[in-house]
Amino acid sequence: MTETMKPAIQAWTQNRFKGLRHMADGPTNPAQAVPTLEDVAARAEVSTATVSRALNMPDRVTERTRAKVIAAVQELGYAPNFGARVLAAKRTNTFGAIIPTMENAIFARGLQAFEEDLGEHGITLLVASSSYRPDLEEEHIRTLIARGADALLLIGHDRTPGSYAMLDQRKIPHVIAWAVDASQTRISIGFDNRAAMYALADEVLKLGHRYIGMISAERANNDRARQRAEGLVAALSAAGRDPAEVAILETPYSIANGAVAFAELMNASPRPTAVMCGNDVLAAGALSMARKMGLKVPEDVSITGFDDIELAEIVTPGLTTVHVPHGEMGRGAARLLRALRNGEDPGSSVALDATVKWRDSLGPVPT
Amino acid sequence: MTETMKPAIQAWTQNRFKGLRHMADGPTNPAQAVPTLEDVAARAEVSTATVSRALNMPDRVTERTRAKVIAAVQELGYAPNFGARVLAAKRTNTFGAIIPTMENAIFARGLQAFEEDLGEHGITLLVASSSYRPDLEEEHIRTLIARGADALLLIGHDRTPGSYAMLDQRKIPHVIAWAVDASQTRISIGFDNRAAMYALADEVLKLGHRYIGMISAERANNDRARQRAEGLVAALSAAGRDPAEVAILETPYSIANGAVAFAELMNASPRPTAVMCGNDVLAAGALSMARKMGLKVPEDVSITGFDDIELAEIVTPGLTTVHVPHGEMGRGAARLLRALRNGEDPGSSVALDATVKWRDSLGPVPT
DNA sequence: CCGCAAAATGTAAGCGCTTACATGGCGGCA
DNA sequence: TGCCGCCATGTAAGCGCTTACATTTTGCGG
Repeated sequence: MTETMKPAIQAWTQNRFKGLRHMADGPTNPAQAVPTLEDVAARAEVSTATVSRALNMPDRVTERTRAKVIAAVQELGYAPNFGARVLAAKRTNTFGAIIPTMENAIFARGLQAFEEDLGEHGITLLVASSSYRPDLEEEHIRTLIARGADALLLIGHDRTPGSYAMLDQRKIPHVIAWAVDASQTRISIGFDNRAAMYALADEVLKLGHRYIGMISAERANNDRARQRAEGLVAALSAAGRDPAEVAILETPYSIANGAVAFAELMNASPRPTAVMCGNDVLAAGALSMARKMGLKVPEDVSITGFDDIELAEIVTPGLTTVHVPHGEMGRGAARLLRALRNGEDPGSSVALDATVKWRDSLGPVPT
Repeated sequence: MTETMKPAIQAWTQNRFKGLRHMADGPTNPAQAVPTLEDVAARAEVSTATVSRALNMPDRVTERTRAKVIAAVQELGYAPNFGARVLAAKRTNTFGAIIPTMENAIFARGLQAFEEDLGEHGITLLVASSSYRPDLEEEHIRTLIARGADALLLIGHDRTPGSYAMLDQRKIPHVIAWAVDASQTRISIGFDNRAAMYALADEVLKLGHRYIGMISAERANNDRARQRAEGLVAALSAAGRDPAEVAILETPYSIANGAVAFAELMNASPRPTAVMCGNDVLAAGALSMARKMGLKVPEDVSITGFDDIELAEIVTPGLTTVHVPHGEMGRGAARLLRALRNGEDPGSSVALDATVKWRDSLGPVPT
C-alpha cells in the first residue's frame, strides 16, 4: 500500500517513427502496436469522441454504440494512455501520500484505511516514503504533483518552506495527519502526541518511578517525536521533578537501535527504573535487550511503547503503550481530502483520542 | 517504498477555458497558473526546444543559455508535466512493482533493495499491492502500464492469462521474483521455495519429530506457498513417511491467523510435536498462542518459520526459519529489469540460495 | 578576413486523449 | 405533411512536452 519515488530523469528514446504507425500497419505486424482510442474508433466505426464518451459517460451514447465500442475495446485489448488522459482532462483521480517510512508498520494500518476509503470512491493512491528527510519529501511532493496527484496526504507539520510554497502555489489540496497543532492553520487530522505521552508518563510516575529514561526518535524534522518528548518532560515538571534529569536518547526507529539505546540507558547512573520509548519498534528492541541483559520486565525495569502496532501485542511481555486510532485517522484523512478536492467544505481539523493501552511491560518501581 | 492503486475512474472537469490562459495572464492573476515550458521559454527568451534541451541534455546547450533557463525555471517555480512528457517521449524512467501485500514485512527488505538500485540509476518506483488476488494484480498491471511504467517487477508465477497477455502484447519488460521454476520461460530471480522447505523439514525430521503440522498460506494463486508445502511433503516421503498424515492448515498471512491455526493444530490428534509455518508472521502467531496455551517452545512443541524477517529475531524464543536473500533478490531484480528495459541481454534467470537459519524455536522431539 | 563545418538554437509536428461546438436525424405536435 | 427541438454523433482544437529537421551562429584554418 505504499510507494517510493525518486526524481525521474529523462532519457532519450531513439526511434519514434512519427506518424508511420498506420503506414506500417497492414503488412508488417498489426498486433504489435499499442491500440489507441483512434484504433478503437476505427474498429467500432464511430468517432474518437464517441469512444471517449462511451467509455467515460456511458449514458450519453446509445446502448448499441456502447456495445460496439466495448467490443472493439476488447478485441483490441485497448487501455487508455494515462498521460494523454491527464494532459487532456486535468484531473487524475489519483491522490498521493508521503509517509516517513515503510520499514516498520507504524503507518501501515492508517494508510490501509486511507486507501480503502479512496478505493471505494474510485481514487488511486500513490505512496512515497521520505525516510524522515524533508529534502526527499519535497522531491516527492514535486514528483507527485507532476504526476498529476489531485491531492496529497502528508505526515506531521515539519517540512521545508519550499514544500509548502509548492503546495500553495499549485493550490494542491492536502491534509496533515498523525499530529494536531493548534498553532498551525493547515487542515489536519490526528491526535495530541504531547498529551498522549503526558498521560502515559503520568501512569509511570504514579507507579512510583523516579528515574525515567526515554528513547526517542530523532526530533529534528519530526514534530510527533518532539511532542512526545515534551509530553514526558511536562509530566515530570507537573509532578514537581526536574525534567533535566531525564535521559533522552535519540536514535532512528529500528529494533536494533532500540536495543542499543536501552543498553546505554541501563549503564547510566542512576539507572532508570522505567524506559519510555518513542514508539513500539524502539520498545521492542529495548525489550529484547533487557532479556539479553537478564533483566526481567517489568520486575527489574519497566518499558513502554507508543503506537500500539501489532508488534506491541506479540512481544513478551506485551507492551504497555499508547493506542493510536490508525484506522479512524486514515479514513478521516481520506474524507477530508476528498471534500477538499471536490471543492466542498471539509470542516475543520479533527483531533482524535489516543489513550493508554495497558499490557504487561509497565509495573511498579522495583523496591 | 510501496504503493497501492485502484482503477482510476474518469471524472469531468467543468471549466477548461481553453487557450484563454494567456489572455487572462496580465491583469488577472499572473501567479495563479501553473507555469509551462512555454512560459519558461518566454521568460528565458529562448525556444521551448532549447528549454527542453537545457533541462534534459545539459551539454547540448551553451552554459549561458542553460543559466538563463535555470533562472527562469526557478523564478517561475516550473515543474515539468509528467503526463505531457510521457506522451511525447514514450519513456518514463519509472518501473512498477506489484507485490502481494504491504501488511507485513515479507517484501519490505527486498523491495527496499530494489528501489535503492533503481534510485541510483535515476529510476522512479511505483509500487502496488494485490492482496494476493490475481484479478487485482491484473488491474494494477494495467494501471501501471497505462501510467507508463517502463518495466515491471512481479512476485511469483501465478497470475491470470490476461495479465501475461497484456505484458506480452505491450512487450513490457518484466521479471518474476521470489520464486524460480525451471518449467517457466519468463526470466526470474529467486530461490527454490520447495528445496528450502525440504531442507528445513529434513532438520525437523532429524530431530525425531514424527507428527508434524503445517500452517500454510493459501496455496491457490500462490506458487511460493504451494512449493513450500510440497517441500515438506517431499521430505516426509523421502523419510519413508506417509505425507497424508501431515495436517496442513491454510490461512491468510497474519499473526492472528497463525495463532488460531496453531490452536487448532494443538487440538488435533495425534498432536504434532512440530509446527512448520509458511512464513515468520504465521510462526509469530503460533508462538504467541503456544505461550497463551502454556506450552514451552521448543520443549513441548517446536515451531519453525520462513523468510527470516526482523520479527523472527525478536520473538521469544528466536524463530528457527529459512533465511531468504531479500537484499540480493531485490538488487538482482533491479539489475535484470534495467538490462531488459535497455534492450541489453539480461542473461538467464538467477537462482539464489535460501538456507536454514537456526535459532531456538526448533528442538528435539519431546520424549 | 573569408569560408566552412560543427555547434547551438529555432520551428513545428506530433504523442493520445477530452470536450466545445457543429451537424444530422428523429419523433412529436400542429 | 411540415417544423421544431433534442439527442446522438462527428469535427477539430488543444493539453504540455519531445525531437526531427531547418536555420543560424560560432570557431578555426588558410
